Amino acid sequence: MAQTLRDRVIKAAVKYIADSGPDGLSFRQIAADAGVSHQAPYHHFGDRSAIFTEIAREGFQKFTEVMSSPAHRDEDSNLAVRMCERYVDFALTNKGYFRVMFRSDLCQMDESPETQRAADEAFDTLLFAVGEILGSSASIDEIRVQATAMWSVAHGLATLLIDGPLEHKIGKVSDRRALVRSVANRMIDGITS
Amino acid sequence: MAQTLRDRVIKAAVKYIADSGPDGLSFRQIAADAGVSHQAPYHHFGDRSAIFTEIAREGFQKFTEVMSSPAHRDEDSNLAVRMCERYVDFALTNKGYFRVMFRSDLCQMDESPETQRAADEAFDTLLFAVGEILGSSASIDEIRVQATAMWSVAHGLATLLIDGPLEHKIGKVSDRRALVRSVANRMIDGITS
DNA sequence: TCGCTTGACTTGATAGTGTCAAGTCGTGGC
DNA sequence: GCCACGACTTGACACTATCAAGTCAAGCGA
Repeated sequence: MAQTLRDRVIKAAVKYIADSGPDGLSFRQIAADAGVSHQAPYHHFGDRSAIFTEIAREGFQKFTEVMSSPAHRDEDSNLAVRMCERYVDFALTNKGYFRVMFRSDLCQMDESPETQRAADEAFDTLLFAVGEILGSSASIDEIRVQATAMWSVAHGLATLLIDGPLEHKIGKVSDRRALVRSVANRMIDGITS
Repeated sequence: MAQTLRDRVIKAAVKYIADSGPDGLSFRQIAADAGVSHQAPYHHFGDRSAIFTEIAREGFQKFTEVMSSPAHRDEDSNLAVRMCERYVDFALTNKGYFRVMFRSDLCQMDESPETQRAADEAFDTLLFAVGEILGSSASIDEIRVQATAMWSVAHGLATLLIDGPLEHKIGKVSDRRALVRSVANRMIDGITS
């Protein structure tokens, strides 16, 4: 069935960002590719930054879905490790979204309550998961610090793998997933002990 | 004494990136601010991406200096924690460099062996420090995984603080440095145990 | 001193960009 | 039949990077 122009524009933008990053993204090019006039996309998104804000919103929504979906019981690894793995997996399979979600210079959260809410929800999902891992004895502050710690590990790994020199450095590590798991394991030992 | 135009251009670019990110950076604006023609900067940097590559090179060089400088003996915290603190400190006080260093889409490492070498040196500094922390019994592979883990934590924290929503989320945490330390501590417990 | 190169620029032109402002055009409701 | 409205188009503007061709002073060998 027919996709709306709005959907097509977003899809093309996400694809471009995944391939080449957000910097060189051209509205005019996307419009031309879609076979519409250069101004058509602006009817759906007020200006350039609005599309990034919308992509971020969708990204956080997807992210929340992925992170809060129930785990398979037969997975053997620890819950926290699985969270890290999912985070990195999400980032790598959704580069186009991920590259935008955490760029406050690109998308103006303060002008989009929806995106702000989606981001809040994503963080709450993390908080909730960490709370479950730590158990009921942990204080709110404790949970917050631990969530930040977990978030940092996963986020650092993801960004270094996507845009950083990590892949170049550890090129010899044949199995990327194994690296993520071993790094996460080491971290989590520290967190949950 | 008189700074060269090249130096002035880099300085202006780094300042701009620190304030507003790399995206909107305009060579023409920088040239105008420096009181030279719009084409003058291109005499020193072949094209737009070349200046980013050069900024990254200087950034990695500064980074290596900071990370490899001898620690004050009177610092009470653990060596690994101090490394994390330095990393985040470096990122926050050198936003203009940091925002570019880990953006493989901006600076073309493959066309600049100097930048590549500076990045390699930076990573080697990390490897060396982790090797020292772990002691002589650790295998190379072990060190590599631990270094990646430490790098991820520090890098994740730094990027989340600079461009991400972390500041907004944990706004209530009054002392940022304390947060870094407590997060790092938790991590490091896992690493070195 | 003459001629020549070379580095550090300037000037001019071109294609591509986001964005403002004004159209057009078909569909739905009254 | 009319009108409003959403979804576009057309045209213009200022701004951008980049190519190509100048200028112009400093340095240098003959």
